[in-house]
Amino acid sequence: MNEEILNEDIQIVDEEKVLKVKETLPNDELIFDLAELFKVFGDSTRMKIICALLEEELCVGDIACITNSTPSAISHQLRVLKQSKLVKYRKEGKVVYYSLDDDHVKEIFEKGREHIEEV
Amino acid sequence: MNEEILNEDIQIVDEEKVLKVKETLPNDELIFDLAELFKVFGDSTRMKIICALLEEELCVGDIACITNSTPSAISHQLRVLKQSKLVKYRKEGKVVYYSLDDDHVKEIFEKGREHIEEV
DNA sequence: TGAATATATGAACAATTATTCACATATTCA
DNA sequence: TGAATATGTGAATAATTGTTCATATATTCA
Repeated sequence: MNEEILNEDIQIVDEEKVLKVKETLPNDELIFDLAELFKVFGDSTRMKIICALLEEELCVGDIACITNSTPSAISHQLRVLKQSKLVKYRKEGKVVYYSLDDDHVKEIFEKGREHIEEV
Repeated sequence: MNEEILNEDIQIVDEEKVLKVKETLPNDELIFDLAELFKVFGDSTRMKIICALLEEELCVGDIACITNSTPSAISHQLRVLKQSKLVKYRKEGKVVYYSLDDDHVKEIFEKGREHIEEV
């Protein structure tokens, strides 16, 4: 039974601990999704967009101006943020306004800042 | 004065809003550091390591076993986690035990999970 | 309708990065 | 001391990804 769970090629120091942790580990899909989510936060341009949207609902062009980027680059990044359900948008004529989708973004941002500022 | 702050090449929709957000934006260094921090969470292997260490202090070999990876790959990734002050370690003979450095890791992890599971 | 403007998008390029492999270092113990 | 074991590390490779550029789409308004 343990042969199926444990990797035979590696010397295990504490087999009991290893089996216990293997059992309590979240499934691969959740781990993958979590990594994908944090990857979205892991880019300076997107982080800047998030910071800006923490203050105000903003349109693509104004975000580009604020972040010293181009509307095209921002549009690409907003798509990534949209796909992760971190931002939502509303259309008003030619202009598309983006805003943060829920409070998790702010909470994750704040926890990150706490860690940075504590070190 | 506004000429220095605003990017002239982009049409601004709401100048007042743009200037206000530009002023309240965190400085580039903090934004960069935050992105670098979340980048560390943005990899499946590192996320698995973090999940494992949420349960138990573990040595390199056992982490490799748990994550179906090699000690070398894990060692490389632990270096990244160490540099971000997310894990700490203690040496016991040949064996090096790693554990999470502070509660921020767990908090960031939990906030991420909340977001995933709400969608 | 047609010009002007805001945003979106596909392809290409450059840069970053995770893993592998070989090997180095450190520690134990016979 | 020397073999065995655990971990660390540098270089190379493969894969991922952010930005740019050209262009497409959508909307307004004269």
